[in-house]
Parts: sequence; C-alpha cells; structure tokens
Amino acid sequence: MTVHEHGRYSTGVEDLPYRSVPEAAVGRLAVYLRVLTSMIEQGVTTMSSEVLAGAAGVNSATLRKDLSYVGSYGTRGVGYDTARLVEHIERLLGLTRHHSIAVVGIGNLGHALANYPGFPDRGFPVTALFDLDEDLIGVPVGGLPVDHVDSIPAICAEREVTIGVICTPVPAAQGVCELLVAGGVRCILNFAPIVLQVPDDVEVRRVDLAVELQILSFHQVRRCNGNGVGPVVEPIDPIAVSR
Amino acid sequence: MTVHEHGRYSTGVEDLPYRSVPEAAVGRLAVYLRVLTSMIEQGVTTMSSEVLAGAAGVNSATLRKDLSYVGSYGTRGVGYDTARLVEHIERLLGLTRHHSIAVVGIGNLGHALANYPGFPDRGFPVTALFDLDEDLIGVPVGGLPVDHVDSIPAICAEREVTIGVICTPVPAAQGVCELLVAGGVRCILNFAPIVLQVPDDVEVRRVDLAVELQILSFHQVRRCNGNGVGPVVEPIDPIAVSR
DNA sequence: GCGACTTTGTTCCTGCGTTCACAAGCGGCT
DNA sequence: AGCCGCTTGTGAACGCAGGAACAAAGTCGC
Repeated sequence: MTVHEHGRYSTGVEDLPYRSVPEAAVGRLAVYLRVLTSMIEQGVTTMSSEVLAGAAGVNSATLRKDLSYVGSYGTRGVGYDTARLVEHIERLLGLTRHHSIAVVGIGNLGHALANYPGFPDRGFPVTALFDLDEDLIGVPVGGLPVDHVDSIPAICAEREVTIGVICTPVPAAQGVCELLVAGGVRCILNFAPIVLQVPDDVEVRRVDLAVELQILSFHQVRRCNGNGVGPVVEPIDPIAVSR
Repeated sequence: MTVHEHGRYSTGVEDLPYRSVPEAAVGRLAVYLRVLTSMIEQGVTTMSSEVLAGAAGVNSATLRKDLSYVGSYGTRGVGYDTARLVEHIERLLGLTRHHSIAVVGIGNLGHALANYPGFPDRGFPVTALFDLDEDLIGVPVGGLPVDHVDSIPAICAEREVTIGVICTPVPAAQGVCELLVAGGVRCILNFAPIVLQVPDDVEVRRVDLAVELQILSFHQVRRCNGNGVGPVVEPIDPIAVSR
C-alpha cells in the first residue's frame, strides 16, 4: 500500500474529496465512461460537455455537475480530455482494481452471463461458477468448471470474489445469498425476482426483467390513452379489457 | 374518499387520476405486484401496508402513497385485499392486455431471454425471434423459429409486437432499433450498452449489466476504504480539488 | 351497542436531484 | 499582446420524491 503522508490524511476520509456523490450520478458516470472509451477508440481526444451529454442522453448541465464530483479536469473553451477523464472516472468508480465475479445458478441466464464478454472487457473477470445440479458440477462453462453451491463460501473466500451474481430460481436465492455473504462477498447483483435480506454492510442491486417490461407496459398504455386506437384503459366496472 | 371540487368524483380510474404517477412509484408497484401474487399463491388474502412494505423492501408510508395512486382499495383497521390490489395494480400498469415480445439477437443472452419463463408467466409472451446469422434462421429456440432481422418490420406489425428486446452487439443495435420502430414497436428494452436514438413516442429502457457492476464497485470501494487490502483509491493529483 | 385499537389515506415538511443561468477561465485569432 | 468567443464550473431556484405524523374510518372485543 503506497500510502503517502499518513499524517496529513490520517482519517482516510479526506482522501476522498468526492465526499458526496449522488447515487444517480454514479450510474451516469458509468455511462459516460462507456461513451468515452468508445470515443477514444475512434480517436477522439477531446469532447465538450454538450457532445458527451448528447451521446449519453443527459442534460449537459447534469453532466458537468456529475463530472465536478470527479474533479475539475476540463479545459474551458475546449472541453474534456477524454483519456484523462476516463482515468479519473475509473478511479472514482474503483475500477483501478479488478473485481472478480462469481455467477450462481447456471441456467439459461447464468450461462449467458458466464459467457458475457462485457464483464471481463470491463475489468470484471468471472472466476467462479456454482450450481446445485450434480450434472453440471465440473462441466466447464466458458472455460470455467462449475462448482457446487455448498462450496461457495470456501471458493469465494479463496478466489477473493468481490461480486456475486445470483441467477437462481426464487426459492434458492436467499440461501445462495447467505452463502455468498459467508464467503465474504459484499456486493450482489440479483436477477431473482425477490427482495433479498442482507446485513447492512452488503450492497444488493436487483435486476428484474419482468419489472422492466411492466414499466414499459405502463408507459405504453398511458401514451396510447385517447389516441383513437381504443380504450386501452377502461373504466373500472367493465369486466375485462378485451382488445 | 373525499369528493374534490375538481369536478369529477372519484370512481377511481376513469378520470385519469394517474395523471401523475411518479416514475419511481411505477417501478415499485411492479414489485408489490410480484410480492402480492406470491402471497396469494400461499393463500394470503389480506395484507397490511407494514407487512407488504417489508416484503418489498420499502417504507410503509411510501407504499401507502404508491397505492394511493392506484386508488383507495384498502380497509382501515384490516389492510389490503390482496386479490383486489393485484387486479387494480395490473390495470394501472396496463397488464390486463397482453404484450407480445420480440427478441432480437439470439446470442447467449438472447437465447436466455427467449426461454426466460418470467416473461410469459407475467403476461409477456415471446412471439418473435430475430437474428442476422443465416445459420440460426429457421432454427427453433424455445419452440419459436428465428427469423431474419430484415423481416422485423413485417413480422412485428403482423404479430402486433408491442415490446422489442435488443440483445445484439453494439454496432447492430441502432439499426435493429429502427427496424423495430418501423414495425410499430413503441417500447424497447435495450441490453446493448449504447444510448439509442429514437423518436419521441418511443420509450426505451436500458439494462446495462456492466454499469450495474460498476455501481457495485463504487460502493465496495467506498465502504472498504482503508481496509489494508491495497490502494483501492489512490490519491488524486497533488492539487486536487481547490475551491 | 359501544369503546378501543388497528390501519389506512393524506398532509406537511425536509432533503435531494436536476436544471437554469452566469461568471470565470482558456485558447485562438488578428 | 490583447481581444473575442467558447466552454467549464458552480451558485441558486425549482420540482419531486420520501418520511414522519396525524386524522378518518372501520373492525374486533366485550
């Protein structure tokens, strides 16, 4: 640990000038990061907030404020140096360090995620796979053999897994979650449509595909309401909405 | 329920009382819906806001406020009738009508989504699959043959697809998106890590798995700051943040 | 039948996040 | 070298969402 002046930054808090980064901004920063790396590949070395905001689909003022959480690394009258910005965003997001991933539940979705190139490409190598099914144990998926869920704690601890991805059916999810926590995993990405109960120091993000569709459905219905297509939302009493 | 001088009395639905359902509330309502259906399967007929909120992982006041957008269907002193609540949430979310889905890009992820039971189970039947790869055309995936992307507009229009799911690589995503829009699709769930450009009347929701991981990474780093594992967050420039 | 208890529905308030708008700063041009 | 125009960074206002608290309302016990 190449710590510098320990005395000056004794608390470890002042080490982080980004004291309060809004949750929403974190998500957007990750998006900026992707846009930026893509632009760098195309040889772009400088971008204005206006252009970057357009590519990321946000307001330019929002973008500038988000970037101000990272620090002031733009040049007025010119824009941002793409390479430098990437570097600083990666630092803020903790991507200077690789986070190894464990995928639990090697069904259709787990299979896909185990092979998802976007994970290793972004610095998240998949280093462990788990399932209950005896027929799957030992079978290599994406070059990595599947282990039994019972060995989650040991293997996660050994391989220093920092992120667990749960793709199991609902009934297994909570149990798997506890095994991951026992293995020292403090970050969980949960695809099972259930709210996991975890200790306070564990962060869970849920990705519920059906919920996404339902939100789309809601907007669809609201948009079509009264456009002449038909009464998509009917009054309450009529039996059912049959189109 | 009080009658407002606003004019129409509150029969609950007809007079567009969901003029203003907060975006965040829509997402939560979908979660409540899932919890409720699960509870109904277990024979639960009545739930208090406290219990339901706990299962959904939200504050009970927030839950009651969310439900008030749907209408007042609880009984004071008792709680909510689960079946009735499900019915009304489904109506609000537009789930009384089935939304057929097209999946574009039958790679690992597309394969998984085409077979994802959560979609049909929730009233979102997958009715069309598309890919570019000639070797895949005609091959049944989950009982449904894959068609060529060129036929997206025709087939989507014919089968009345309302939601398009994009699982293609980034370079193909925008083009596929436009084909879907040409086929009359107004709702898109995008798994490609790119911000799609669409007309105003098209709603896009993006699911970016790498972004989710990066958000987790951010929280992990902030939590573990100073745990001795390594220089997780390195000092910024000497002259970092001046104000 | 009546009182007490339980739970909803709503109102108010606080805090956060987003947007607007503008001053400060930097490069390019003459 | 100095001015001009462009872009950043930020202070202030606005709007929205979330949480606490409370009154209305309906049920259960006696």
